[in-house]
Amino acid sequence: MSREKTIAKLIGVFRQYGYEGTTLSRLSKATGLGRASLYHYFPRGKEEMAAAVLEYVNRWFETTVLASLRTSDNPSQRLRVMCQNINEFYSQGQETCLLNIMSFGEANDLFHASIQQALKTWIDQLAKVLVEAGIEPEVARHKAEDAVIQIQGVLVLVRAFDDIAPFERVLANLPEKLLDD
Amino acid sequence: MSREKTIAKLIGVFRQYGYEGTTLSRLSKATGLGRASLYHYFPRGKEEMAAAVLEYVNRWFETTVLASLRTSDNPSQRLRVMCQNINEFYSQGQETCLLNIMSFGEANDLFHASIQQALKTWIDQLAKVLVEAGIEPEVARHKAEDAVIQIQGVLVLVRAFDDIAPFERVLANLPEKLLDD
DNA sequence: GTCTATATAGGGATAGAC
DNA sequence: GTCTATCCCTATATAGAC
Repeated sequence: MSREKTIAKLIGVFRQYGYEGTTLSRLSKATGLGRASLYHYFPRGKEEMAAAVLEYVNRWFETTVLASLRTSDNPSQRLRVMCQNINEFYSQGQETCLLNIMSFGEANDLFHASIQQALKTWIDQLAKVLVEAGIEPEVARHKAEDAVIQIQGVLVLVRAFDDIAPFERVLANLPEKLLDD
Repeated sequence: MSREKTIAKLIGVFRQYGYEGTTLSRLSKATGLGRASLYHYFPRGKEEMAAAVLEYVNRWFETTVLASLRTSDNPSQRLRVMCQNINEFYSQGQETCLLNIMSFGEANDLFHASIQQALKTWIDQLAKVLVEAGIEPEVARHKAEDAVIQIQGVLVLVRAFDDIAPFERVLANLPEKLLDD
């Protein structure tokens, strides 16, 4: 099994249990590999696996969600496509955001810079699209923040209520909310 | 030391590390009590401590934030006071929300009902105020959800950026956003 | 590359002295 | 009520066979 394939199988464990709740047993079970085999791919153990997962997910987010903000479509259309990709990225709201769960406890110490970077990039690129749409830079920045805030917040709600309806509603309203004033 | 005082000292540990990241060593250090002493107050151990913390925090939230929604002030004023209390409750955005961090992993299995109940109560009482303010019930419910979504979301952002500015901004705009349309 | 076996530390929990 | 001492289990990590 390749390292990449292994990482893909590790993601779900970190997303569900967080860094401290993720054990080598759970990782071993998820991959079908013994503990020692995991150390073959990730010599520095759990920390390296978490870092690899975070990097993998950030790259995946970049090439799907963020890429949709850089097409030649008009701003409105780009935002709509981004929302479609967000919907897929979070499996219709059923998946947690790794950036949220990794910002607690020990994981926060280890990956704070990486988490910050990922959210900053998202906001920056969103704001850029809004500026292109004719919105004042400062307002655009706030609106971009608000978009990320709403995504993060609604994922918490969905988890608590086992109901993806709020997620769908937020995503459906997001493009017009960002462009209207 | 009383059980109540002990619970108050346990809160910070669960808020920072989450359920699985919270160890008896950390709880012992935070309270100044030995492990065995903690078992005197909480015979069922960590699980009982987490449950006690969750209940304590929910009661605290109820008597500060939610109580401000039931005064004789007009709706607009009640929402403003709620935001002030939210600001205090989360220490100007510097404290995580226990409901978020406890909705992961094993803790989610144990406390899912309690978390759901707490968020539902918050949204219900908020929606009620908005209906009093003349907003259609269905719209009021969505707006109330949006308020909670924004609080939860902005707390994630604050943690990532070590910057409470977005928290202040969201809170400042919340009352008018809820009432305007 | 994957395994079994194992080392070492820390986890949660309990017994019993004071 | 708080402590020390201890139990058992699981955690991470490593060694070395295949």
